[in-house]
This record gives sequence, C-alpha cells and structure tokens, in this order.
Amino acid sequence: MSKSQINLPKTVFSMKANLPIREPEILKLWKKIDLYKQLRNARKGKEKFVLHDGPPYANGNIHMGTALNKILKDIIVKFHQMDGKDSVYVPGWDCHGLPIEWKIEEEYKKNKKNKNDVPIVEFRKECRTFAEKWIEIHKDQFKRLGVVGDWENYYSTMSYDAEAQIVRELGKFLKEGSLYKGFKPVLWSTVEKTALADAEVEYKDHKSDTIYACFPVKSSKYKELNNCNIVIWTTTPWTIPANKALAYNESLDYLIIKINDEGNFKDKRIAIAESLLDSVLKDCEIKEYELLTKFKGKNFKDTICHHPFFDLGYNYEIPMLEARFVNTEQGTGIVHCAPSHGPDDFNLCLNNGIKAIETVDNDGKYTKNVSLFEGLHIFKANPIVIEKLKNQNKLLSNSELVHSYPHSWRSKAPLVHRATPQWFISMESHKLRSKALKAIDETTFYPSKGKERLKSMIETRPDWCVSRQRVWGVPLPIFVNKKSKEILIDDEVFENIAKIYEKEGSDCWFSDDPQKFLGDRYKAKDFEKLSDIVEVWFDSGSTHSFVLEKRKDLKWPASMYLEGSDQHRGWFHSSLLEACGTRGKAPFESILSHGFVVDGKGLKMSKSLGNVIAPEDILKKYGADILRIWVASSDYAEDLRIDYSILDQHSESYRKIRNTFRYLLGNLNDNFKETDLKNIEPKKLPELEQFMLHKMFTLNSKFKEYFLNYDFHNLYKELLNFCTVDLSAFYFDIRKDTLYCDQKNSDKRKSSLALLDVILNSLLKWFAPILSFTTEEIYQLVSKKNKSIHLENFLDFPKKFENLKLYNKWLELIKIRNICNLSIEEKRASKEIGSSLDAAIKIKLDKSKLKLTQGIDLSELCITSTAEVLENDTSDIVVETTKAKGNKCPVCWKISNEPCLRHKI
RNA sequence: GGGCCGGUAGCUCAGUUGGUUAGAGCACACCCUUGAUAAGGGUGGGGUCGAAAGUUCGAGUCUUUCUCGGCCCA
Repeated sequence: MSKSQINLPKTVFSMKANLPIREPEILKLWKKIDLYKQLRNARKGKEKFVLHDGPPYANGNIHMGTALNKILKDIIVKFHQMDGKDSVYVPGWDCHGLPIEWKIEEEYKKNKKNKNDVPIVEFRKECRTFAEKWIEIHKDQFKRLGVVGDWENYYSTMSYDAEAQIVRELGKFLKEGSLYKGFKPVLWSTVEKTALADAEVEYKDHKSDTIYACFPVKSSKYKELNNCNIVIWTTTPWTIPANKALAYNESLDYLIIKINDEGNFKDKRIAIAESLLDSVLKDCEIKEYELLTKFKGKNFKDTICHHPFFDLGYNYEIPMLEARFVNTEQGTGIVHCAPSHGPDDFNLCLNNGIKAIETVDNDGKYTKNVSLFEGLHIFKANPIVIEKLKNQNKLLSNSELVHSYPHSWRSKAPLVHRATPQWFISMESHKLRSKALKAIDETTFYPSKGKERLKSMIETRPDWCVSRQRVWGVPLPIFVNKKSKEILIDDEVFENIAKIYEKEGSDCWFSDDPQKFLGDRYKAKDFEKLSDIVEVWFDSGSTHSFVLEKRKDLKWPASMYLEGSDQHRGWFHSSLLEACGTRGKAPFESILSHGFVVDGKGLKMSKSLGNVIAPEDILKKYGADILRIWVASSDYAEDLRIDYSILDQHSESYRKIRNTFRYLLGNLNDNFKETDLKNIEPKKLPELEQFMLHKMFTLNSKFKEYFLNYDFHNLYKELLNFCTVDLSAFYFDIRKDTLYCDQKNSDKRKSSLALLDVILNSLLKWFAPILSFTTEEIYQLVSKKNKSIHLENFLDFPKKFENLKLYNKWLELIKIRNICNLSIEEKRASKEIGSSLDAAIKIKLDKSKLKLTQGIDLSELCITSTAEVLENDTSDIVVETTKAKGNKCPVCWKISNEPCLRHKI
C-alpha cells in the first residue's frame, strides 16, 4: 500500500555489467556511426593535439605491455578531445626487420625449403604478407580495448610512401656528409648470418675455453724483457690467429718470474701483472718459481713480440700497445688484441695504424686471410688452436669458464665480434649530438626523470650504425664509384629512387637493372650497388617524416610521443636523432614514458614463472573497462603490477561506480535533462545542494589539473572517492528520504533531481576517457541526441558554484554528523535501536556551533527521526541517542508523536 | 658486472621545503538495513614507512651500506 505512494528508483540500466558481452555491441555502434570521422568533423579547425603512435612490431599477439600502452594513449587522446581539441590518433606498425625474416625462414625450414633458392623479391613478398596479416590481427585486438583511432588509414613502415621517404631521409644524411662507411667489429650471429642490433642481444651464461698463452718477446728497449714471454689470458682462443697486438696498462705493476718446475716451461721467463701473480700461479699450476724483476707497465713501450704461431708462418711483429682498458680483474694484466674481433681491440689498433681485415666470413668460417685455419668454423677452432699452442710450447694452461656472454635473442646462439663494412651516421661531424641534447632540453618529460635518462644516453652513445646485412628492409640507396670508390651523392638520384619506391615499393632494388635508379646521367657499369638494408630503428625513427609531416590531419612536431621506458634507447632515441640530423629539432613536444607490466609481486612476467596474464584473458573475464581502470589507477611512472586479485579489486570499484550511475538513473527514471550549468542558480537551492555544487566545482578543478599533468591515478582516485564518500555514503543516503518520500513536485525534491542531472552529466564526462564503454552505454540510454559520449566536451563549471564559506560551515556540520553516527552506533551495538531512523538524538553544542545549525535539519543530515539541538557550556560536541518515541509513518518510516506532516494517512 | 629508477597497511595510491599519535579508498571483521537489494549505511581492527647504521633537538622525508625488484648497458 505505501509503496505506491513513494518514488522508487526505476531504470533499465542493469546492475550487472556483463562487459564481455556488452562491449562488443558498443564497438559495433562506434563502427556504425563512424565515430572517428565524427570526432574529426566535430573538431575541425580546432587546436590540434597529436599523439604520434610509436609503431608496435607487426608480429605476434599483443601482450599486457602493448595493451597498457594503447589504453594509456587512448585515455590521453580522449581527454584532449573532450577538452575541445582536435585530438588526432593515427596508429602505425613497424614492419621491416629480422624477427619477421626469421619467422619466414622458420617456415622454410619446416617445409625443407632452402632460403638461398628463393629469390630475394619473393622472400620479401612473404615478409610483407606476414606483416600485413599481423597488422589486421593487432587492429582488432586494439579496437577491442576501446582504442579509437584512424584504423582505416593507419601507417606502416613498409608502405611504399614510407620506404620512399626513408630513402629521402638517408639522402639528407648522405648529402650532408654525416653518413659514412666504416669498418669495424660488430656483434655477429653466425647462425642468422647478420650483425645484431643492441636490442637483439641478450646476455646469459656461456661456457668458454680459456687459455694462458705465451708471446715471446722479439725485442724491447727494456732489457729485462728480452728472452721473456708475455703471457695473455683469453676466453676466445679462436681469435688468436687474428692477433695483431698486445695491450698493457702503463700504470700497473708487472713482474718477471722464472719458472723452476720440471717440464716444458722449466727456466722460461714470463711477464705478468703483480696483482694477478697468485691467480696465474694457481691456474697454471706453477709451484717453483723465482721472482726476477718488478717494473712499471710503461717499460713495455716499444716492445715487439712474436706470434705464438711464428714458426707456423705467422712471422709478423706483434707490438705491445698501451691501453687504459687493461685492468687486473682477471687474466694476466696483458690483453691479446685481434682488431677484427673486439671493439676495444679495434680502436686501439686503429689508433696505432693497424687495420682490421676480414678474418671471418658471414658463416663464421676463417677467410683466406688466416693461414692454417681457412674454411674452418670458428666455433670448432678452439681445440685446434689449443693443440697448436701446445705443439709450439706456447700454452701455459687451458681450462673452461662459465661467464656472462652475448647471445642472439632469436636463435639463442652465442655471438662473436666480427669486423664488417658498415655505414654510420656521425654523432660529431655535423654536431648531431649537441643538436639532440639541445632538443631534449626543449622537451617536456612525463615523468620528469625521463629527461636525464635520454640525455645521458645521447651524451655517451657512439656513432649510429644504420646498415644491416639482411634483406627485409629498405635498401641503403648507395652507389659506390668502382674507380674512385666515392659514394654517389646526387639529389636527383635519391629523388628518382624515392619516386620509384612510391610507385612500386623497394623490392625492385634487388631485382631491377641498377640503371633504372641511376637515371641517364650515370652509367650502371661504373658503380657498385650496395645490397645492405637500413636498420629498422632508422625506419621507425623516420615515422615523423612520412606520417607527421606528410599527413594533412597531423602536425610536426607531434604534441606527444608515448612509449614504455625502454624506448628511451629505442624509438624516442632514434626519432630524436633522425629529426635532429635532418631538421635540427625533436619531432615531439613532450615525451611520456611508462613502466613495465609486472606480476602482483613485482616480478616480470615470464612463461617459466607462470605469471603471465594476457589481455585476452582479462577481456574475457572482466571486460575492457576494468582493464582501462587498471591502467588509469596505476602509477605509470613506476612498474605496473597486475594479477587477478588486483583486477578483482578494480572490478569491485567498477561496480561501485556503476551503482552510482544506477542510483542517478533510477531516481531520474532514465529521464536525463541536459541543463546548461550557467543557468543553475546555487542560491536558489537548499544548502546541501549548494555544498555539493561547491564540491563538484573544486573536484573539476582538480580533475583538470590532474589531467593536464597526465596524473591519472590521482585523478581516478579522486573520482572514485567522490562516488563512494561524497555521493553514496553522504548525498545519496541523505537525499533518499526526499527523493523517495516527498511529493513529486516538492521544491526540495526538484532541487535534488536537478542536482542529480548535473551529477550524472559530470560523471559521464569525467569518466568517459577511462570508462569508454560504460559511459557510452549510459549515454546511449539517456541522451536523446543519438550521438556518442566521446563527441562531448568536458563541462565548464561556473565560478558561482564556488562557495567556500558555506563549504567550511558544512565541514563543521559533517563533523557533528560523524559524532552523531558514533553515538547511534553505540545504541545499535547494545541492540536498543536498529535503523538510524529508530533514533532520536540530542546534540549539545557551544554557541558558535549552535549558530551554524540554524536552519539546518540535523535529523535529515543524520537520517534520524528527530534531532534536538541544545546549547553546551563547553566546546565539546555531546550527542545523546535514545529510541525514538511515537508512531512510525508507514510511508517515510519516521517516528514521531505527531502525525507525519508529509504523509497524512 | 656497470648506470638509472623504485620498495609507505592484504591491494591501489597520498604524504608539500625533515616537525605534533603516518592518511584515503578498496578489501577484511562486526552490526544495521531490506524502499539503490548478487545493492546501501554505520563502526572497527590492520603499516613504524625493504634492512641496518649515521646526520639532527627531531627522519617515511637527508647520507652511507646492504637487500629485493624493474629498465637500460656491457
């Protein structure tokens, strides 16, 4: 009977979210209305915010890191869009490179097909098809996360115009003269037959053969060294045939000892570092010896040795060279140098006029430059080197050592340093380093620590090696004159190549007549055409040139680059260098870097630990909005933890938010009236509503500040607390009585409904960038405009909502309310009352507080049947709770001796 | 092995220039409600701030060492 008299909430908005089912339907809607196009139209001519997408590699399913990255991007893009900007997002993919080549080769192996039998062009086509396949898969996976972007017109590094522009960019470096041919050892995989990029190298334990070998002194200015043997220690015996020098440190102390043990080395004199004496004696099992001389390293100057294989035809001089990198951590204090097989060796020898030569070929076999070993694979050479040293009586001892050693991340095979011709961009010749450092200073970093990280890398990095000896990439557009050995530098030729690529892609470089690229002014027979390709970091480092600059809907530089913190050495780094080299400026105004996704304990996800969570699992179990909450609520400046208990927690928060919306919709009966906030006159509303408007005004200010600083975890927390603390436990709870039990047209009820409208509107917009699906679900329900929530703007809260004086007064009232709650709870605990409406409270306040309560119904505020306010002598707030006496109104359940004023029965 | 960053209640996070008994929400426990109901309200128990030492009248906040974790590099 009484239920018919009250206004209970009614809405079609269900409590159960069912996101995994509902979200795909919303995706269909976005597709149907072509949301991205509408977003662009809605902001035509407005200030642009361009978040330039760092291209993921088109290979394999997305993981949590990718999902985090895309969601974070999407949240930021949506924030700026709702802030009134033309917030453009063009997704892209990185397509060239080794991992895809490797996949195709794997397939060949499965099908017993030999890669060398396949024409390059055909192989490249397969790579392209492979990348295309994964782009499509990625696209669907990213869309499912709620990411809105120009999916139809995405960019890729393998598109013809991208390949063409990459050639133009390289042309700029060539023309400038900062791209040069160098020759140096690079980490080489004899399995993949390629040089490896830094990012492709992983260090793990490896068992190496170790040897102590003797280099007899041929001549020395320091007479004590004559007839002496210089002892070296190495973990790579196979590099001994390539030895060209020995290195010492002039500041170290060295010893000459005479071995007295019986055997092949009896009476032999050896030189080693003093501090390594004990370990050498132990390793070489030298028991009896005589200390002859102690001397400073500088005495090694101008000493010449013989190669241990001198008698086997290695009859050249081995000079001893001073080097600072020699230390006494391990070995003998003298280091054997093979300029073809180590960067330190290479540089030291280069500075002393000893050139590196090709000693090992692509397959890892010794070349004809290495006598006795030609054709032998280096990984099979150690025993032979050891055998020959033994035969020559130059081997003091040999053993094995497990140590950290570079391996290929793909094949897991150990790598070697091997001298190869390579192409470099100089950091110094055209001041690239200083240009880049200046550009970093002009960039805003979120978090700020990113600036130092990138800076210190640029400060110390060597020249940029941009060549790779592979096939799936953009060919280096280089012709070398056969006679003069000079590089052909001609804008017309570069542009001709670019034009050709724009039409047909870069495959033709490998198949067509070179004359096609040279044009009429040069003769193909005069030039050697390079077959190297450009390393992929140059590809992605050039995206700004073929995406930001070329597309009319974008701008250069981008407003923001956003990637994982590893990209300080990756995309941030290569983009910075490429743009500074070609344009003198960074291609970005700001950089946002985020941490890595780790498990609930802070450990990295790995198959072996079994702690891997895939985005797909989360979408199936929770839905994208929960994942988006996880992104928004985590502090991306650090690593981001995730596991199912964390997701459960966010899932609970989501329900709280959803029920907040449900309460609003229910009381509004799904009739949302969009009111212009400017038309609301706070002074005409009850104080409680005024208080809430002030709250929302300040919340909105904080919201703006947080979002402009990309401080989402604090922003989300603020919104969540508003829902739980200010709405659910306070405003909603108090206003239930009015909303349910007042006459439909009572002023107070109408005021409250008006506020509910404002709250609903605000929450929808505040949450839209994060809860993209749920806010859309609600907006479709209540908006009569048939348009997406994401097309809306954030609300502008008029200054008149701010009322600090009233706010402070109400903070005092809330303090009183809290004390009342304590008192009521006591009576509840002792079972005297149950519901707070069973209570009648007496509140004793001092004069000043008493004054505050004038015109305030504290029974309404505390949700009790009655509240009596009395004056107190002290400043204490004293509350006394008793069981309310009288009759319970069957409608509003308030207990009173008087008949209910609102509900006359 | 080196460089950088980080370790605050079970969880996600606040803690301004070092200064009173370290905060919030969630989770948990108990109670109430049954007119937001696989909802809602109230109350409460949880940290000594990764560990140790030091500087200081006073340190989560500064220094050093150690430890654990992450990223990068070798």
